[in-house]
Amino acid sequence: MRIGELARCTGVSERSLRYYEQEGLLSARRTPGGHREYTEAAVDRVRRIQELYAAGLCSSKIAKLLPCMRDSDGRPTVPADECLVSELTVERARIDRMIRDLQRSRALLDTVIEAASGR
Amino acid sequence: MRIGELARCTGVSERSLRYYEQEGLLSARRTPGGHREYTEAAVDRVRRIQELYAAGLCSSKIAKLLPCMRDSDGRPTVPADECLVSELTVERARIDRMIRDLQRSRALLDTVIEAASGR
DNA sequence: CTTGAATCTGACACTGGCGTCAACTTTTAC
DNA sequence: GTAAAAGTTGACGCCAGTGTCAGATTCAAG
Repeated sequence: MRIGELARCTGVSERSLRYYEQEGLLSARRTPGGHREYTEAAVDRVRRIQELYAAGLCSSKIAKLLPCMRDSDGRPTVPADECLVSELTVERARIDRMIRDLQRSRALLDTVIEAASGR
Repeated sequence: MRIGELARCTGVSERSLRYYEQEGLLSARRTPGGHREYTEAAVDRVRRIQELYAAGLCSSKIAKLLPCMRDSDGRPTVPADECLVSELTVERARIDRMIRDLQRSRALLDTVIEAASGR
């Protein structure tokens, strides 16, 4: 599959896909002419990348993390080393805080919405 | 209270506080010389602003939303108009999606952390 | 072979909240 | 009155993911 199709079926722009490659998050074989050729597994991988971006992880963290995750591709899964684990633990704590904050903000919005429309 | 003290007791930089004012999120009386003078209620308000920023709302949305929220200041609470309510409903849906995504990402991290340290 | 669609690389811009520096003024303390 | 501390405005920069454009090349189809 080439970049246009991957873009279409993940909803991620071609620009972003090239950026992911540049950041070491996504690889592709090349045709003799230099065009990128993706496997089916790329679709899942792109979705996962987006998910991690959405969780506020930066490219370099994602790059280190991805090889440790089971892939729909049959790639061997590398266990995370100690350093990475401690980084991920920090990230997890940050995500937990984010979730709590979001739940509080959601409640705030709810109050305002209810006050205006409910009664 | 002046800007330095407000910054200290909210943990928000002076730069940010001035920015909030510029964006219409925070107001202050001025001394004859032009220095900002904040009431006690500003502390709560700043915290709330940070919370809403953390939830991914942009300045303009927050500016419209704040007058509709009960304030520790005795300011009258304006009910949200129809347009704002629909905007807030959209934001709320976005926040809900974010929470779900974060929970999924958290689970991913958990799996990797566990796989490396647990066994 | 030709043509049009798709892709390539590289460069520049934007967003938006905030850091940071400069030059100046006000306030506070002695 | 003088100096230090705190405040003022304005401008520029950063981050990091992405949009977008230019100019060249490759691929697929007739």
